[in-house]
Amino acid sequence: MRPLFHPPIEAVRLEAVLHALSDPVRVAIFADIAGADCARTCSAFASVNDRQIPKSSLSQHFKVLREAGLIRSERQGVEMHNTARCAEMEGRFPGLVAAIVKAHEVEAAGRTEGIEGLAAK
Amino acid sequence: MRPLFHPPIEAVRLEAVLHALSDPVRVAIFADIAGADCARTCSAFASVNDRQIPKSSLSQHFKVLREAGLIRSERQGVEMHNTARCAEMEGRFPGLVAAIVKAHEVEAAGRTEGIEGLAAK
DNA sequence: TCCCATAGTTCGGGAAATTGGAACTATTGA
DNA sequence: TCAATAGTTCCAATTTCCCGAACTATGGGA
Repeated sequence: MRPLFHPPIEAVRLEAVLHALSDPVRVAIFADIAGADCARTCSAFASVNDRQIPKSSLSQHFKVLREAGLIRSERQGVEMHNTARCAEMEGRFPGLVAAIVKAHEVEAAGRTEGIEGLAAK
Repeated sequence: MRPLFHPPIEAVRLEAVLHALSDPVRVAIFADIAGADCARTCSAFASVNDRQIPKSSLSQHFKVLREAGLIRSERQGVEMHNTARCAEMEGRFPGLVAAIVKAHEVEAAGRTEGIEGLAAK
């Protein structure tokens, strides 16, 4: 297994970041990792937004996030510890990650309201 | 020709916005429109980043930006006037569009430096 | 040491999205 | 009415995405 590739922060491309986060499963994963105070494993996301994600797909999703420069993945025994590279990203593209994570929360909140609104009928 | 569809601002999806702007041609187009003080036509972008864009592709790109909620397109005689929906987007996802446009500028500046650095050798 | 379980990666083929040339539509002006 | 201009739609070739199956790596036991 080739060692995981992490781009140096100055090589991070906006295009790759936006592409990585333009997938609903990946933003959800990233928002969770970015909001967590400790590293998260891949298998922690076997289900995202009440949907089962096959592990081959999960692996791909983590690869996309990693190669976009959004997360750092380190093997810790049998599992993988993933952390967000928020501080570095903030240096490269100020405000970007924060705005996206916030936007993701806005949308999630809107969805919950929708459900409540529906349930209230 | 069916009338152009513009999503109401509250229906705008983060996923669609990020996907729309994850293409180098589309961010460049959007950044230009967002920075312009008057409407821009599609044909103004026959070439983007020194690359020729066929008009069928351009038409698709504008459609993606429009359906993501990022721009408004209105026919004005024989041409199409495109304007950015920045204020509305700011209300829906505060700071998002501004951070992306800024990040795009950061990258463009980095590229220019690179060229200058190369030329200086 | 050998085997098993766990965590993730890689491979490969079918499905879906993107690209761009050619043909088409809409609007204006002569 | 005809020609010119500005975009759109169609479609086929290419590319990318998704996920099941097979594989690799690490850490325990027996």
